[in-house]
Amino acid sequence: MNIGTASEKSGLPPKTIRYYEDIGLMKAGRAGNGYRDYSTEDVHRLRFLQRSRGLGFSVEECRQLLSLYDDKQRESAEVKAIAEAKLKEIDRKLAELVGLRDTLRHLVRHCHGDERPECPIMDGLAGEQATG
Amino acid sequence: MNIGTASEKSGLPPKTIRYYEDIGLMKAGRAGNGYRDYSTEDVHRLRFLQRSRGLGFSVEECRQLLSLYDDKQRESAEVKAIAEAKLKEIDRKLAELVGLRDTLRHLVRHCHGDERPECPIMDGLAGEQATG
DNA sequence: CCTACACTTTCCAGTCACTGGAAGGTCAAG
DNA sequence: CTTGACCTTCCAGTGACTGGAAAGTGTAGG
Repeated sequence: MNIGTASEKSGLPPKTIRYYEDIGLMKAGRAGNGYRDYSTEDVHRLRFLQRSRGLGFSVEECRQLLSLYDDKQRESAEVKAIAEAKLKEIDRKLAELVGLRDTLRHLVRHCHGDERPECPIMDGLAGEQATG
Repeated sequence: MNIGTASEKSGLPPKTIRYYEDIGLMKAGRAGNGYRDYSTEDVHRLRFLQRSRGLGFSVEECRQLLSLYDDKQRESAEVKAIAEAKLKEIDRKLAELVGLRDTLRHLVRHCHGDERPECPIMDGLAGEQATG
């Protein structure tokens, strides 16, 4: 399939897909006419990249995540270590996202824009501690 | 408090904090010596920025999120609309993050690097649909 | 007082991850 | 065989930092 179709199916712009190829993150095959050719599996990977990039993982981290699929021959221990580190990171991100949602929900419910001098949220905002 | 302390407490590098001031995202007061001076509330905002940036929200989106706190005088409807749109986005991100975690967990459990020809995950990987 | 050193300031250049646009090739429809 | 949507490469620009220079500040020790 051509890059346009892969773009639609993955949610990544063609420009970005080409860029990922440039930096060696995601290489596609080529058809006889020189066009890039994407398989269903390629689209899965692009989707995966689209997701993880959108969730704040760097390109290097995404490279590691992708390597979990691509380097099946590698040491089981190494692959598992990377995967488990990433799982921890994801759990941390999940907790942060839940915290952000709670903050915002609280805001919507209690600070309804009726010109109070101070919003009760400001005090407890993100007060979970930073360096902990 | 000085920028260094605010940096430690917020988790954002001083460079980034200054950059946020440059682009008008987060302005701090100044002490007599010309040093930036951060209040506890300022640190809360920085923490908030640190979180939301790390979760894939753009600076412009963060500006909107912050405006929910800063522009208490604004139309209640407008503030609520922004907040609710952001809440939806956060819920979407949460779902994606859960999906990513499940994919990775599945990988760790079922593809333990023992040189199988094909990983059973590849088929179901990110198969939730893209354009839906 | 001076020195040392960590911290701060501004400014300017560089990096990462795209993103837009030009100039040109490919392909299916009419 | 033209039109137009798609593809190619290449190069420049943007958003969000990030590093480093040059200079001011603050404090502890001599």
